[in-house]
Amino acid sequence: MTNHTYRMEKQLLLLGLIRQRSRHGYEMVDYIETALASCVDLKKPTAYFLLDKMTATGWLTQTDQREGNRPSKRVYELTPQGEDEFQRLLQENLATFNDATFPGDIGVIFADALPRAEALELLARRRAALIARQTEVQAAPPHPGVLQWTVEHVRCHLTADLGWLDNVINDLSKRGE
Amino acid sequence: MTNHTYRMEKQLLLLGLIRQRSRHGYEMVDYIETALASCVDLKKPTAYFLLDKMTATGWLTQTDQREGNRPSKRVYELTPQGEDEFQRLLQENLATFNDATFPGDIGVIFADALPRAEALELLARRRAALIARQTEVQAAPPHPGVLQWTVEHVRCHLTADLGWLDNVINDLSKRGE
DNA sequence: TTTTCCATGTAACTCGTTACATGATTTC
DNA sequence: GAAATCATGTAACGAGTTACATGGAAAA
Repeated sequence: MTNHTYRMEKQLLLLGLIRQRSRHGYEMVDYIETALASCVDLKKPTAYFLLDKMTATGWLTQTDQREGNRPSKRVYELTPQGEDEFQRLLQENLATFNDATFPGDIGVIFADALPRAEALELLARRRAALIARQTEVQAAPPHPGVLQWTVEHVRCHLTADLGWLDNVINDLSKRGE
Repeated sequence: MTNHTYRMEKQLLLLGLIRQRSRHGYEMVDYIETALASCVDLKKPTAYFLLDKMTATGWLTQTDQREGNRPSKRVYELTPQGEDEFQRLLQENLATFNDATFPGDIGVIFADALPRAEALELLARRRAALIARQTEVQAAPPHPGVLQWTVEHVRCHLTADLGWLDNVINDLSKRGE
């Protein structure tokens, strides 16, 4: 019964946003890409597809609204079944721990295939990108309410990652001395 | 020219393993699933597909070997072009920083849709899963050579994640007091 | 003797993306 | 008048998975 795809998270997110107040697709995608990019990566076609699907399933209702002369919006609201599904997905999401994978480790594994100086220079570039991301996060204005948690999450993982990377760089530069 | 898909990592990994010594598909998939699961998630059909593709592209050569009465193995070796491609992919991988996404944060964002006690209980389950993973990593026998870095990476991210999660649980339980 | 392991593969499917199409409206 | 923004969608493709098929050999 439980549908263990990563699509779950995206559905949960859309349902949750609509649950807060009725919204239309464009608005949600925009919000997600700016404020929630650290949580999920949800593109327009996926969003529209999921909204259509969830409407067909009976979790959402559509209403076309046109304000002034703007293009008409397709505004969504939660049905009782939608609320049930939201609760189910929320419970599962809260109780589940997702562990990450680290594709960047593959390069580290084979680093000794390169001259040490070159490997260290490339890792220095990786480090610079990490730092850039870190200052970007640090510079971001404080997010309202619970959203601050997501910022905090990114921040703490970047710190951990930097510590690990510095260890790797250190070990590599000291090897064979 | 640069092909920015996540398939890159998988190709780099296969090329790197074959570069160390000639290997066959089954062997590599087995090794990846046991020793390198924290880096990439590579399933059999994907591996066989990529090995075929890279052979067709001219990065690998195949040789069928049969030891004793065992089913014959398709053993791969790197061509000069394969070595070039390996170098290219390795350089790109080492210089690139991948930031993670946290789908588990979505639940946290909507946690106040649940009675606080229930939310806390669900997060406690998530925490338990994290701890279980942590002890599993701690209990693992020391990995040889550079592989220890990947273990260390997982370990340090689990620690960071636990710290963050405890903060969330703490904040949530203290709210409105 | 049945199950597990070794070893390779294929077909169908799901998920998600990119790139495109449409059209009005506001801003430069 | 051109470009960016608001708003919705489709078609084609890419990546990867599950489930299946095959067949021999070793272990239980």
